[in-house]
Amino acid sequence: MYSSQYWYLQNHSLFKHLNSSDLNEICYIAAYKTVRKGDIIFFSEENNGRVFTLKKGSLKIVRIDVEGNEIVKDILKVGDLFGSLDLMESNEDEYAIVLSDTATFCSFKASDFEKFIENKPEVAVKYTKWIGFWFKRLENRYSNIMFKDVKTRLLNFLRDIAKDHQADLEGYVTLPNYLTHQDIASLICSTRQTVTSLLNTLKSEGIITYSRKEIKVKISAL
Amino acid sequence: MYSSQYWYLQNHSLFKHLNSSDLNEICYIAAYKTVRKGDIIFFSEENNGRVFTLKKGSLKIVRIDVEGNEIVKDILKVGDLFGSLDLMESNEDEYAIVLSDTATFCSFKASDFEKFIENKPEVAVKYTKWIGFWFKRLENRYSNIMFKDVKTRLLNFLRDIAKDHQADLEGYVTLPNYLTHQDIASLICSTRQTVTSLLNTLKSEGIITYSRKEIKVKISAL
DNA sequence: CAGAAATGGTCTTTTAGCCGACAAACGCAA
DNA sequence: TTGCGTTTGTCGGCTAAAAGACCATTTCTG
Repeated sequence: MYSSQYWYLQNHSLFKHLNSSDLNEICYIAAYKTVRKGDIIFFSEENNGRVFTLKKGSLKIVRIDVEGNEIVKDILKVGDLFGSLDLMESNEDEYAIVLSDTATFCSFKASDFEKFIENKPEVAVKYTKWIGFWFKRLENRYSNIMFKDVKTRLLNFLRDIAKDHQADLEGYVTLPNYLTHQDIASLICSTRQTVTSLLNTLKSEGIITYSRKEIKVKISAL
Repeated sequence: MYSSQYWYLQNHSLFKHLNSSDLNEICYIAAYKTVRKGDIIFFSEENNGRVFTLKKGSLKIVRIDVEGNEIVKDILKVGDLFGSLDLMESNEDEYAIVLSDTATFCSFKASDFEKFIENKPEVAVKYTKWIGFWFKRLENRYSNIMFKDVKTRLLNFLRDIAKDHQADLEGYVTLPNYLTHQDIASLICSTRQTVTSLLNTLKSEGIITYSRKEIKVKISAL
C-alpha cells in the first residue's frame, strides 16, 4: 500500500526511466517520513549515512561550525537530494529544519543505495552527474559570495528562488517569506542589519515589496 | 606499449580494484599528454567535456570571471581529478596552467568514461565518493575563506601545502615557491599587497623564511 | 647585456559592511 | 488584554583590508 510513494520515485528524475520491477526494488529500500514545520532532522544517530530526497515542502540545511555558529548552508526544494550524498558517514555537525508547514521526504541507507546503484548502471551515471551538478552549483554559489558585494549577493539570492516561481501579469514573482533576515544574512554571508537595510533600499528602489508573509520581486530588475 | 600508463591507472585509487581486462579497457579510452611549465590546458575545444587526472607535476586551475579577472581556483597535485567532473560540457571560462617543470596527465572523454561506468558500476560508486570528498574539501575551503581573517587564511593555506611535504630536522618544511603573491592572494581571496605584507610579518615573527625560490614554514607554528 | 616585463615592498587613502545598542512592530500564549 | 519572545528597523562608530600610487628588485628576452 505505498502507491503514492511509488509514484513519487517513479517521477523523480533519478529513477524516471526504471521499469516497474526496479522501481519496486528502490521502493523497498526507501523509508518515508512526514514532519512538521520547525521539526529538525539530524544527520547523526539513526539517520547517519542516509541519502534523502525531498518529496514535499522545503527545508533549510544548517551547519554548526567549530565556534558554534549556525550557518545556513542551503535551502532545498522538492526533488533535491541531501544528506550523505557522498555515500559516506554523515556530518555530525549538520541538520535540516523544516520551513514549510509540512515536509515529506524519502531516504535510503547509503549502503542500500550503493548496492542498488551497482546493479543499475544507468542510475549510477545519473547519480554521478547529479552530484557533479551540485558540485558546480556549490562552486558558483561560493564564487558569488566571494566576489560580489552584499547587494549583488542579495539580488542573486532573490533571483535564485524567484526562478522556481511563476511571475504575475505585472512581472512580479511572489515568494513565500519563511526566512528571517538572519537566515538570509547567513545564506549570503552577511549580517542581519545589512540585510534589513538592503531590503529596505530595494523596496524604496521599487525592485521589491514585502511583508512578513511574502516578498514580491520584480523579475525584470533581477 | 603503454605499460607506465597502465601502471599509473592501476594505482589510482579510483581504479585500484579493477582486474586487468577492465584496466585494459580504461587504458584504451585514456589519452596521455605531457606538457611543460607555463603551458596552458584549455577546457574548451578539443578538451571540451573531458575528465583529467594528474599523473605527474602540479598545476593551477584558473577561472576567468565575467569582468575578465583571473581567479586562481585551485592548486592540484598528483592523483587529483579536474575538468568536466560532472561529465557534462566543460566550462569555457576555465583553464589549467602547469606550475612544475613538466606535467603529465591522463584524460577521458566524458562520454567514454560514462560508458565505462555503465559497465563498471563499482567505479561509479567510487567516483561518487571521490566527488563527495572534493565537495567537502570545497566546503571547508570556503568556510575558511568566509569566516577567517586574511592572516589565518594565509596560515591555513601554508599548512595545506605543507602537509604534503616532509619536515626537516629543525621542524621546517620547505615548499617550492611557484606561486606569486598575486596567486596566493587569489587563492585565499585577498590582494597582492596584503599578502606581501603579511608574509613579511610572518617572516619577522619567525614563522617563515622565504626567498624567490622557496618558502620554509615552521610547522609547529602552523 | 640592455631594456622591458613581471614581481615584490611599502606607503597612504578609502570604504564596505560588521558590530553593538536600542527602539518599534509583530505574533503568540494565557 | 497584557506581556514576552522574536523579528525588523535605524544609527554611528569602527576596522580590516581593498585600492591606488610609486619605487626597487628580479627575471626574462632578444
